[in-house]
Amino acid sequence: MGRGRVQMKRIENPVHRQVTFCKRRAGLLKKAKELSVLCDAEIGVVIFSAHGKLYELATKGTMQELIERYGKYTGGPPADEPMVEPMQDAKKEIEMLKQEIEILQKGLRYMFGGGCEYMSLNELLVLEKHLEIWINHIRSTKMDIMFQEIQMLRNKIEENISYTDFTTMTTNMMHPLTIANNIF
Amino acid sequence: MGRGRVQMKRIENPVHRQVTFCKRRAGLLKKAKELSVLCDAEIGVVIFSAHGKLYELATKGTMQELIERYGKYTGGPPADEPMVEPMQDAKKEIEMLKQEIEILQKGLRYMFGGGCEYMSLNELLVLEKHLEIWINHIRSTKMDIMFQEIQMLRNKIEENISYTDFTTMTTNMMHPLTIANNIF
DNA sequence: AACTATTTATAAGA
DNA sequence: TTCTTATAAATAGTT
Repeated sequence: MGRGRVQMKRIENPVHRQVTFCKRRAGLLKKAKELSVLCDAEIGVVIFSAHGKLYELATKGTMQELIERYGKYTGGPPADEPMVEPMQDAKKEIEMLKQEIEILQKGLRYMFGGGCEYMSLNELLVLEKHLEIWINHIRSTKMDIMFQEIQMLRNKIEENISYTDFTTMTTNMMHPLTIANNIF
Repeated sequence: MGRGRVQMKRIENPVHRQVTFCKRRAGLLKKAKELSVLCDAEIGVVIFSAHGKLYELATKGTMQELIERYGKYTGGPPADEPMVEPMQDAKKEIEMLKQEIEILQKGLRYMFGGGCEYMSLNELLVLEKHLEIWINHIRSTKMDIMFQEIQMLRNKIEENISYTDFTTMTTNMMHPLTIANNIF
């Protein structure tokens, strides 16, 4: 459209190129507006010139809204590099947790059903770990209770000492934890 | 450009509108490509039809890259928004799963009469015994599985032995349980 | 989808 | 840049 055919390749003459850029840019944006109005479409156009200057058009709402709509349409997570890694990590963690739940559920059935359900070696190992942690928790609770018991008994004895003259008692006292360690 | 002027307003006839949309959409995208090639510009076009269908063009790299460049140019970091939401979703799911695990663990504990925080020393001792029995049960099941595995492997080897003349093999064989006991 | 009469866009020149 | 104008392209209406 003009006085001569145009080769579909980069225009080498910079002046010529700049003029054509101005003209055709205006034409493109006009066409985009027209299409939007005539056919009730939402259109966004982004143009970066060779020198990096931005020209844009959004026919309905803002460009940001259009970009969000685009993101949703293309399937939510646009392949953003900063997102991919923590996202994959999170997905992995979710998988792990789901697997753990599976195992725990199996473990419950295993106990209720008297161990007749099949569990794989790996699942048994995970269940065993859970139980070991639990046992350790129980043992530490046991320890706390005994420690308190011992302290209480000592307090009672001290009350009695105030009546009797039994001063050597304190030197023979063991730390409660030492006593507990000797028991377990 | 056609046999009659066109009013710059929405075309009411749906068939007419659809045809025009197709033609002008193709034209717009062609113009965008041409401008990009002739003037060395990076151009993105996004078209949502009235019915919500997406048509797009990115003349260099991907639309995502263009959107990121746009985001940088306009100053704001829009790269955050598409990341934050699915990330928070994932974190929520992780929280949910962890809670579910908590519940399952509690469920396991209730089998033995409640959590150990409010249990007496005696009750804790009983619980510990139960758990030890359970762990032993699991370990023995683990053992069985490994025993079977070992037997299966031996059978495979024996099949091979029927071809070779390797009679001393059986005398050196350990009982699988012995092997297992050496492992654990 | 293909055809054409027109309109529109724009290349080159001023 | 902007205006002009010859001409190439796009496309509205038709088949």
